[in-house]
Amino acid sequence: MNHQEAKAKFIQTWGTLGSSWGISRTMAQVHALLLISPEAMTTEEVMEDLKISRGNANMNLRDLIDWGLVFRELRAGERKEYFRAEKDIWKVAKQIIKERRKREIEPVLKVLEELKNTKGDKNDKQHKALVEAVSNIESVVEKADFALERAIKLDENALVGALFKLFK
Amino acid sequence: MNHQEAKAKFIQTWGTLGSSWGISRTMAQVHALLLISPEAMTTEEVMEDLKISRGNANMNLRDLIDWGLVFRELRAGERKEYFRAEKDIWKVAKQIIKERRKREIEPVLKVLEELKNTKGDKNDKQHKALVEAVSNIESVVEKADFALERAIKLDENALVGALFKLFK
DNA sequence: TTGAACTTTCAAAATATTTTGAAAGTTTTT
DNA sequence: AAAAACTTTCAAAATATTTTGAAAGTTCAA
Repeated sequence: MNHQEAKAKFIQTWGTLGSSWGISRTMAQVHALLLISPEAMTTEEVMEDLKISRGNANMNLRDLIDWGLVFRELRAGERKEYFRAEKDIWKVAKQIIKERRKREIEPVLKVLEELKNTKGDKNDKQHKALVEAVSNIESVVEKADFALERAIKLDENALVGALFKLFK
Repeated sequence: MNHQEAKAKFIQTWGTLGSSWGISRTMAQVHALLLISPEAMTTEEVMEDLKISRGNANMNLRDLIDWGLVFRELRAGERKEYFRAEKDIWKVAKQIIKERRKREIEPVLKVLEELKNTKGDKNDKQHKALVEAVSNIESVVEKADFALERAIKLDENALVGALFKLFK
């Protein structure tokens, strides 16, 4: 497998993964392309490389910026914009989780809170089951938040430890 | 908000959440319906409740069984099947993660492993960047696996602790 | 062996999502 | 002020996904 093939495979694999997780295939592909690009790329280059239209390239780059995964770069004396992806995958993962929590989980939590407070007959099995499910979901979200916090702290501590070693 | 409204809202919220995470809206809705149903339900009841066709109900129930989230229940003297969802949301979450890892992450890891081993010019910036990205992704997956393990152990310890208290 | 009571399948139809490309918008240079 | 060099928008077209429903399949009782 030469570089071109490997690159194509990486991009298409990332696209499939994104698409199975509810992210537009093309957005994931643009992200993949930028992740493995040593230099910032222009809209033109992204279009060319992925064979997509200008509108499509533009929208997806914009979305990636909104997701905090890609940054706009301007160069002195040039009018066109360059795009560079955050390369630290751990940062990328944290950012994706943060955004998805904000966009997709938090609105659900708001609804769940409302549902928990609906006045229902305490003898109504159906309603008891619903309130029970809602509370359980909330507690699992808390567990997940906690686990994520722990993972982040663990990582930070590992970093501090590594730095400390360097100077001891 | 009465029970019917709360139920409808729960189902539609769960459907939207599923759909934004790459799970078919209807499968998520069927799951939601069963999650809050104190009794096991028949295909007929699911069709009725969600206003979906027999084919659709059948396929989604089947998929939920494949995902390990719903169980088939047979009753003596009855020919039709009943479906009951796993109600322990923490178990549900673990099961979903396990399945998604198997179905969607593992195939990607296999590809990444291939990509890492492609012989590329070590002086080729492009190829170096690709291999770098691939290695980084692999290491983040490892971190995530580890974090999940830790979260599961933490939960198990909490359980043991609670039991212990009961008997001390 | 037939028929009743179910479940499963899948091609066609319906629906939802994504993509295109050209027009409109913006900013800078001449 | 006009033109050049870009970016953005969005309605229509293309594509992908989901849903339907009727036919086929299965299982069991009579």
